[in-house]
Amino acid sequence: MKKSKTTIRDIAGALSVTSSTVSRALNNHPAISDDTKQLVTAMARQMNYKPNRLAAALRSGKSMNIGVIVPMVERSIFAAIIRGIEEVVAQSGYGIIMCQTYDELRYEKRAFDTLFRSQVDGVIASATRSSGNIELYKSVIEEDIPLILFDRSIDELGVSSVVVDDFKGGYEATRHLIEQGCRKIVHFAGDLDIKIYQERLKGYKAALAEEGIKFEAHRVINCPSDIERGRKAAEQIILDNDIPDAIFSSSDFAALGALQVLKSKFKIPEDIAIVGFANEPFTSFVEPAMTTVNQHGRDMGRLAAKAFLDCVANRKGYVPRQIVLQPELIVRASSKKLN
Amino acid sequence: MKKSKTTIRDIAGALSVTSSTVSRALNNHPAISDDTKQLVTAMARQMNYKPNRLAAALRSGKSMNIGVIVPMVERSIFAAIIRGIEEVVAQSGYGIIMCQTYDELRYEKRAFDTLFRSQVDGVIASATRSSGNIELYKSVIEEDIPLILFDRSIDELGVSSVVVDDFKGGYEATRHLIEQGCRKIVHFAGDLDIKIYQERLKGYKAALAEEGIKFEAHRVINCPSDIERGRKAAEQIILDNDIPDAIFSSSDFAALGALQVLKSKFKIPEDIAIVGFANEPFTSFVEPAMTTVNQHGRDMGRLAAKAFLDCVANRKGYVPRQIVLQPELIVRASSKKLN
DNA sequence: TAAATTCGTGCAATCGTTTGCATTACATGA
DNA sequence: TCATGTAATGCAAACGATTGCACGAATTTA
Repeated sequence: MKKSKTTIRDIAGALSVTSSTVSRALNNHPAISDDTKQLVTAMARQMNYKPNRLAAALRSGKSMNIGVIVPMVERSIFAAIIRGIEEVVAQSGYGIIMCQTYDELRYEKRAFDTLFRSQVDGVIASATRSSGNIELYKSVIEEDIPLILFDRSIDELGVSSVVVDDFKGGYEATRHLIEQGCRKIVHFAGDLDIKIYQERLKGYKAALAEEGIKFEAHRVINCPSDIERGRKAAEQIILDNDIPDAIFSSSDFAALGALQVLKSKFKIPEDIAIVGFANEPFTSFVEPAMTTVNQHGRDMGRLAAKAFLDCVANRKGYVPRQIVLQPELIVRASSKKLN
Repeated sequence: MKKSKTTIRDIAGALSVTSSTVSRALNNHPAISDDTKQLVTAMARQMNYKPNRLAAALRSGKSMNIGVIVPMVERSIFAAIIRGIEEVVAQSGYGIIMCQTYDELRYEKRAFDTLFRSQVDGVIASATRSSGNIELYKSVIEEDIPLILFDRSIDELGVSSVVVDDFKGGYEATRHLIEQGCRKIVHFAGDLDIKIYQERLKGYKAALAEEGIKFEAHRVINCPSDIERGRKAAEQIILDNDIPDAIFSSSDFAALGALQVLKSKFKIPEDIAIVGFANEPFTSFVEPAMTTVNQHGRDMGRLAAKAFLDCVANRKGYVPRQIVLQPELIVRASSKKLN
């Protein structure tokens, strides 16, 4: 039994009306009488009608799908963001086409390709490293579809964004360490091509400055968000024989690597306190539990989604806005020297 | 500059040919001369032509998108699977529309809705609990589009699937514990509505039987994949005062919860050995590192994707196949009583 | 040299909906 | 009674690409 999918014309035929009427009835158009609507929906159900969104999308220009681009879904912050987005847009009938960039430009390109070809009605994205991809994002703007950035924004674009205050996050994390009596604080800096990592570094510097602690460049170690790199960095610290009394890592993963290496030789937090960033779930159950910074992923997602909906609602009159969430320092055992 | 998107007709006009020719040239149709193809592609680039997949999809019946349904992306196994799928299908030009079910039927329904309306060319899914949703999956089959199941299959459907041998996983994990000298082995069973958890339990029983250890029903504790529930279960064990010498948990999360609670009162693994299931990343860095079962998520994804491609390649002659991957026991400190 | 192929394109229908612009049938007001 | 208004529906043209069929020209075959 071939599936000759039922179309609105089939329904129209069965009811002796036109497909226009069926279409309007199905879309709850005001000009259609309630009686007709009843009949149509009933018949649609009976004939097991499934609307063809493609056709509708082609004609109306709205695919009712939005693209979401994240570095990678296994990072809990992004999973949380996706969930937040989904929660909100699903209400308005949008589906999500999700793409991962794995932080590589070629995948980012492919992502945009996929999205464009699917004619998404909007893109909610977290940019990868900030070079070379601006053109990609500009192309979205040229397509004249809403673009919302989250987590990692690109200021030059002047589009709406939802980010967390990374400067403040870095500042508070560092300040907390200072309050615990730390003076020789190492910072694991992320990829400084990416703005969020620059900001965290700035926050670190600002906190030091505020407390009159001299900033020492050699205490800033380049260390991507990766357990192994964190281990390497920690090993280097040990070799250097200039043992710090704290580490503020720009990522939980690097912090974890360092923790693993250092805990065998030092007491954490007594000898060396450690603070991470991102509130990955594992931070709460490593040993000792790790102090970190919560970025409110789910909220970020929700807000980004709302910004998107706003944007489509008042297309012309929409004014881009930058939403900045306050990070939340979660203090756990890995950094508590006092009390 | 309004963006009146360039269509193949525009290209055709500029080149004084018809849109048919342009279409064929762009699709590398054999009947078009190489010269023409060159001209067309050049002009397409020059005019910044972006194909409208919707239109193509509508006409050709192929959206070049496939739907992927997972319980939730933050579970690393699913993130890995998605990545595996993506790797393979991207090669053939497919995009992925990803939906999460959060293990709830209503979201599963919504997922199918989203996918159908987007006219996906196939669905690769992991089913939620096995009741109530069969109809959903049947509806996919009725639509006559390829359906591939992974991780959690539904045998009645008779479609292709890629799963890991959960029975064997349970068996090997338990056998390993027995080899370490354990006799009183508790099993944290997952939701027994879901087949994979049934299988893990069966494997557990089989290993016990093989070694002549009596199966005791009270040693099977219902415990969903959740840290908190694992803690609860462990607390109950302590209260019950019938301390086991090992726990085989059907999930890493529950195992972790138990580990957290038990390590304060018992020596792990000496007093109580612990084995989890799924090889979540955290298992390797909790303390002590946790023995677990690797499910080869990325491979599962790849294989599922290949099955899908096979299925579209020989539509009529395709014979569904069940692929069963061998799980891999990863032995770590949490279960090594010997040597 | 005529007939038969082959090659490269054009024509026009089609995919399933949406939607601007009639059109019809009444009801209302003057 | 006639113009006007309104509510409900029909007509037909899009949307942008694909594709079966036809066709003229060039090439090969007999």
